[in-house]
Amino acid sequence: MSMRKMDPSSGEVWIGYSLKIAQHRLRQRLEAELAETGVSAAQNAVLLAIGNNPQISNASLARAAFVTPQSMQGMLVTLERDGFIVRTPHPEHGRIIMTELTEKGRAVAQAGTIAAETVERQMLAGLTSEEVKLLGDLLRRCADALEGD
Amino acid sequence: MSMRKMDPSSGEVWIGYSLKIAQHRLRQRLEAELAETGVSAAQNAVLLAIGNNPQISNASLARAAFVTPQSMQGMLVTLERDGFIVRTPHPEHGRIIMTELTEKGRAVAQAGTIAAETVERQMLAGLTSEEVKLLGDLLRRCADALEGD
DNA sequence: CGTATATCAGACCCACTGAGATAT
DNA sequence: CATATCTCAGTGGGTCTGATATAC
Repeated sequence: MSMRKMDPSSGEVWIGYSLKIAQHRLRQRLEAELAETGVSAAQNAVLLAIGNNPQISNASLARAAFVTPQSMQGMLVTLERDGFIVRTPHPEHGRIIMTELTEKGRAVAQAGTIAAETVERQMLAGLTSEEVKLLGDLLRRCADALEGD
Repeated sequence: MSMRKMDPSSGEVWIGYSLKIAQHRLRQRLEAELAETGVSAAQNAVLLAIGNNPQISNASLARAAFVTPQSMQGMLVTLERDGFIVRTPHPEHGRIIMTELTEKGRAVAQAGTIAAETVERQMLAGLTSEEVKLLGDLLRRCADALEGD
């Protein structure tokens, strides 16, 4: 049974669909690459963010990822349970919990960086460096245009 | 507590991150727009696909969305439970189940089309039509480059 | 027999809302 | 008091793997 494509409109372009598919495939490829490490693509992103921002709080991580603190909390609980991070209370600032990578977490983050680079390189293989730059610029402008919730 | 950004690398561009954020915000905006209809962004995409491909099978829908038949099956069960679609066995082709929109499903799909167009228009508001075309082209080339699983 | 389809069962991730406790 | 943080509890969507039954 053939179909015209998932694209809901016949004539229009529907960037949103292309965006969804590109991101969907990128995630699938990255998860395949990360299979050995035992972390998902989303977990890997959080580990990399923590690696680059030691002692970051849950609330800050949530803001950076544009999700609720509760959602990020769930991810951190899992990552701590599995030994990728440790969370210690801030010595002077009562409520804040500082998150840091364990040795295991650092190793996975390093592998995850390589995996992310590998997949990204594959995705961009057919583009010139000018086009890559342009794509990044366009995507950021799109995201900015949607900022106002 | 400030942070340098979720972007894991300092120097590089990391298109994957921009891609994720743009798609994430697009979905959030669309779900806000769809709130009245009672369907999620993903469910809306499936309804639009069915509307444009009447009597489509579960397997075909799954292929179009690049997910497993089991994943799509779960979505169809929910959509049928909620009265958006009906599924009837193919009269001559034993195993195949034909999926179609109900009246309710058609109404939601219509509203969903408008919602998707609204959000897409907002996202692309700051781009020229040339840039929109270019963005679509670049995204499709990125998706194609990731095809080989 | 081999391929395609549908479906059930189980698991997990990840996002949300709501509510509450604590610290500045 | 107001604001920010962390946390618990519940819900639901969406994806996967594995196994099974049926049809072509």
